[in-house]
Amino acid sequence: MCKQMPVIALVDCNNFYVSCERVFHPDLEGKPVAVLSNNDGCVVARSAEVKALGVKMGTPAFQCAELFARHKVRVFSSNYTLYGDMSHRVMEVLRESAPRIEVYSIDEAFLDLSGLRAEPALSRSAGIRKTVGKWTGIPVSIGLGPTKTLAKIANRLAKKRPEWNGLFDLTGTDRRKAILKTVPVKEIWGIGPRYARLLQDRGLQSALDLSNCADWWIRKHLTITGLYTVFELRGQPCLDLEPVPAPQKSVACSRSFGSPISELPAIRQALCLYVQQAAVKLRGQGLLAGHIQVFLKTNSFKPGPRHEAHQGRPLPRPTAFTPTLLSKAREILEVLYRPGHAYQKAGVILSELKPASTRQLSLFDPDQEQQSRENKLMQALDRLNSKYGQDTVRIGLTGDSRKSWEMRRDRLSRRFTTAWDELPQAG
DNA sequence: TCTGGGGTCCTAGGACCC
DNA sequence: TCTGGGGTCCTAGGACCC
Repeated sequence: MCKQMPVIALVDCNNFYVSCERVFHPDLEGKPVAVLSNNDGCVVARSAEVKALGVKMGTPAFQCAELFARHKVRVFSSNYTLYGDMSHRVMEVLRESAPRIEVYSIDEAFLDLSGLRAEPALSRSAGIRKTVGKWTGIPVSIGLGPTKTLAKIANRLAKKRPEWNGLFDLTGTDRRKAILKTVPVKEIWGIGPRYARLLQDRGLQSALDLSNCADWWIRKHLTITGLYTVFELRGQPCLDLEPVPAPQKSVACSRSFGSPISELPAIRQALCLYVQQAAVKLRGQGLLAGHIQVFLKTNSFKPGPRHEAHQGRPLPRPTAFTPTLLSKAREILEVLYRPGHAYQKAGVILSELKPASTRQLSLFDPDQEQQSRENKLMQALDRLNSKYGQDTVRIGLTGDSRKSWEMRRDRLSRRFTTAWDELPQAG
């Protein structure tokens, strides 16, 4: 008996951030809406109406200002607290809909629909769309395929024509070739702009062309991951569904400054805040870091002296203790900083992570008592900040008013679904 | 003048993703 | 005036060892 062909569904929320905003502003249905990245830098989500205006993903916000004004586009700063919570709701519904699911990103999940004999996968997917819409208010599209890569392609197609009702099926082999011929290589999951250009220069235009390419050439120019993509296009699964997320390998916090900074004390202050936020994330996941890296850069879009530098240091022992991380970070910053540059961005990356619970505790370790004091202190700090709002208690930072380097979030919506709703209204 | 070969570990850089 | 942030994986090349 031959093995049953797997059926993978990719469920993807339509214009997710825009849809989240619309759930709480029903009057925005059918109106043009855009959501900006952190720092109000670029457009990261567009309603269908904004896409129709020709605004591309990632366009700098200032380049769209006039167009947005002219078409009365409602613009929001990104509100990740809201989106994270809405994402959680969607994923809970999906978990009820399939025996195995992989949450792939804030707005996407792979579902394993193999062997669900009772209902054909396509009609089941129609049911899932309906349920998610009814329970969360978020519209989704679903693509089906025998591999993740084909499910991704099917999902893109599902969004292409309204008459397909947000569903597309690439599980069957009969029309697959004809369809892959219409898919440009740059739209394949795993093929970014560099590889797309390389392929096009070789005369490979479509997903079908790529799937027909010689394995050795792909292996040589697109590495082993590119070869997996090609196998998956041919219907041969290489990328497993991963219901349990792999442990995270790094935790980072970086920001562009609201305006460029040249003076060391101001940069130090910004970096301190980033370190504290990274440390909060670290502890929130019950992790310790064994390595810290700091970076600093000027704006590469601007003329003038450029400087970009990063440097890492091992930590004497794995830790999530903010003061230890702060002093190491400051130490590195002193080395990286050069006077006379208008810095635009800084950040910290914590890596070599391990769970706090498995760290060796020796009974006679003289450090142990101190470590236990450190843990208690950090627990108290995290409790205060989670109860009274992030950054109620900061280490080594004065709490005075908004700094020049703090990011712009001028068009933030309210945090409808979570507590501590102290933030400004949408503008 | 001649100047191996193979293994491991580490890092920087380049590609990708959402 | 104004161009995000947070991740992952792979490879090449250097250092080091026997």
